[in-house]
Amino acid sequence: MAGSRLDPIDRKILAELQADGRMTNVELAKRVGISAPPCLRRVRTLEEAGYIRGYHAKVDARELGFEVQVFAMVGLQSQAEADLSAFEQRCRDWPLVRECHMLNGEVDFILKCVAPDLSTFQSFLTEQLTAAENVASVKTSLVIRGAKDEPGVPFDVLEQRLARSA
Amino acid sequence: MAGSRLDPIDRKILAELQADGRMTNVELAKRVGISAPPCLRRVRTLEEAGYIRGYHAKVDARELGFEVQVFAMVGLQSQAEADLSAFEQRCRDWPLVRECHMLNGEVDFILKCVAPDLSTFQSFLTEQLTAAENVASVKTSLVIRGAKDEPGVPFDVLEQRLARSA
DNA sequence: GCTGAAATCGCCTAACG
DNA sequence: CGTTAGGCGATTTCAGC
Repeated sequence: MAGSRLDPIDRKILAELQADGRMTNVELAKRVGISAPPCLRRVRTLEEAGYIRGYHAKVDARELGFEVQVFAMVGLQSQAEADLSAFEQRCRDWPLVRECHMLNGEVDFILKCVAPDLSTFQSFLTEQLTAAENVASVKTSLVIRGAKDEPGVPFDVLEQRLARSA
Repeated sequence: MAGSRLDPIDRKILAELQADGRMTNVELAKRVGISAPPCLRRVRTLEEAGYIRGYHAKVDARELGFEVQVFAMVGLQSQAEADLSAFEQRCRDWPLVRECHMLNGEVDFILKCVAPDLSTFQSFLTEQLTAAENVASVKTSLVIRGAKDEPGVPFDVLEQRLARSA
């Protein structure tokens, strides 16, 4: 299984940095039970190996003036690989689209979008997304309220799993 | 509008920390064009005002052994506020559920879930989610591949908007 | 009120055992 | 992986705009 190339200290490092990405290295070292220099070496290794894809401040979208969050389900006319890739590239170019995932089932993609207000989103929806080449159908759902928004993965589930298979 | 209580330097700070949450304060100060002490004070103020909700390392779920990502659309039997809140609380308690958003339209909630493998997710789906009180329907879609996953908000959209209204 | 400058303190990060 | 040590950043203090 992937993840077993990491020892318990590496996993603890990842869990701690997922919970607080701005923690100092000495604090991190203290928490994982080693001294600072090897801790920093591990962090660099984890970054270079791709386990850590970056560090980001989580900003409050609503407080910043992005009042609208929308999930959009998109169906395409052609599911040929070239057409799928072309649509994905468009999503990467649209700043209002924050996430784009290809799905199984009847709908082809789910998009998470954010916008300052409804009219901005509706302009994007009608003039860009629905109007884009190869787009067959778009169904949107407004987020009424957010109940949970945890970044990353549940490390405790991983630990339980590793303990069971040991 | 919210966001206009922030001056251009504050917005630049937020944008920079969203892009790189581990940037040192002196580097941040250099980028936004002020010296380090006032820059640090602004960051603390933004944190306390709730504009910054935290800092998180973005870990690679698949490389860590979480091979399965699923979006689940959940319909409830009762949409009374007490029942909505009860379901939201359940979602907060389930570690496999990373996000839970209440939606308008026919479906009540969308959940983003992550799991080490399909059987773990299916156990959760049948034994926990579908079996939970007040849950009327659950439709799940597996993520085949991810095309875009940008955290946060598009600051350039915000700046364009502010420039237009000035 | 704000910023910037200086000084102290603590952390980062090499090199070596 | 730990220890040491030198340089740099973080953070407080204080003065100036």
